[in-house]
Amino acid sequence: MATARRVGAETSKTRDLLLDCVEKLMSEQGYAGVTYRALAAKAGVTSGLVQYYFPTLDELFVAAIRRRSAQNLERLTGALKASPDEPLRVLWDYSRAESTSALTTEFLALGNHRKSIRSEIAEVTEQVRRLQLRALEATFAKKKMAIGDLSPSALLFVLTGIPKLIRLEKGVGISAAHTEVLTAFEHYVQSATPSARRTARPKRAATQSKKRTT
Amino acid sequence: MATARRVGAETSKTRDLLLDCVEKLMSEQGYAGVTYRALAAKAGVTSGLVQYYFPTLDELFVAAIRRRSAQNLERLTGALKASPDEPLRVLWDYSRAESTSALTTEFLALGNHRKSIRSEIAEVTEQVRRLQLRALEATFAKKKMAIGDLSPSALLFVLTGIPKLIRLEKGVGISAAHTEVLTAFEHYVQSATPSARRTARPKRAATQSKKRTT
DNA sequence: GTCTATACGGCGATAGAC
DNA sequence: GTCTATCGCCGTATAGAC
Repeated sequence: MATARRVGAETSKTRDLLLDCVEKLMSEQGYAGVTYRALAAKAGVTSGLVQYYFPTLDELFVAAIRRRSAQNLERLTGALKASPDEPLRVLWDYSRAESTSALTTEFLALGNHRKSIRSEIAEVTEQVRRLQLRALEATFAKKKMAIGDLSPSALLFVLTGIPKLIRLEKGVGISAAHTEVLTAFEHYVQSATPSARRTARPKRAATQSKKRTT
Repeated sequence: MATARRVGAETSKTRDLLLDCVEKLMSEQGYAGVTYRALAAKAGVTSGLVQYYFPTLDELFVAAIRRRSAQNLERLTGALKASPDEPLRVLWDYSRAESTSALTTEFLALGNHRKSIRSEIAEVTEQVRRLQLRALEATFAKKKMAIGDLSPSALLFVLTGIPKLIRLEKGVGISAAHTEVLTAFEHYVQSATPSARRTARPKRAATQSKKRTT
């Protein structure tokens, strides 16, 4: 085997710019819209330079997943800390949020079609899930919880999965039953929230810290 | 404008063979694995011939969706007719079945990335949904049903969506909470089934008719 | 109506020059 | 760090043989 291929440094400003453009392209056109040439055009560089930082498209996607997941994890942790008594509310809002959901769902679909990305998306998903489950169990102990006697982990799966499914269907133009499902779960979350603030909830403050993992 | 492009007849045996191979390729490698050249190799013909029947890949996918959906609809209709008193059971089993789920989920992902296919997959999905909802409402009337006071259409969404979600996650190697969710819903379906046969259910007979829409 | 041959531009990826 | 040249595979289009 010959000398290893040269790769750009992870601290590069260009690299970070490229990852920004990757997210934009994915949001606009899905992962299939992410090509070396399209990305290069969007960032105003040559496609050769893109390949200098990301030798294969898989490495590009993995880098994008890693950066975005770190931000999501940070945001979730902060939100859970800010409202430690109502994890259900936090988890539900988090799962519904555009900033989480759009790219996460796209990544999930991507993982289903790119072998080398599977382990990456599986890992970050399970990491988030563990954090969520710990928060849920801390408050609700081991007891069963409303919605059809679901265990905490089962409830967690349904609660975080529903928004993903809705996004997937919306992506092809299906809208039937979506608002009904959403309001039903909204009511459930509302009713399971501590009585301290049972009245109409104020608009949540932006818990999103714009920090980057440079 | 010149003379219209010539296209193979829908009654062609070759065409049907090609669609069989499309399903195989999609199951094995996802929709990204479906290329003219790969499909031609699998079917033992030239890629030019594939294009004779399907001028663009989008038309190929639409044809595959249409054929498979017709079969699914037929199978679902038959199962509902065979057990008109327990639609919940039928819907749950139908949604979990490999033959439905694998390709349907793949089609959903496909629709999210191919504009021209969206309307097709949305249409057949909503058609199935209407049929399912009618069956559900016929038995349960308008009353709310167990699982967190969900309306029939909301319950339907959750019940049929959960298996899709699980399949999507399994596709990337995630398995956490899956069996728990599955058994929880299984118990719910079991409990909501008429008392006539509350005991352990016999293995369901193969309701799948192998008929084709030639 | 069925099928083959050939060509074109865009793609991911590699090797190497500046 | 940056960029060019090149390769083989892709979808697609077209002209024409049986």
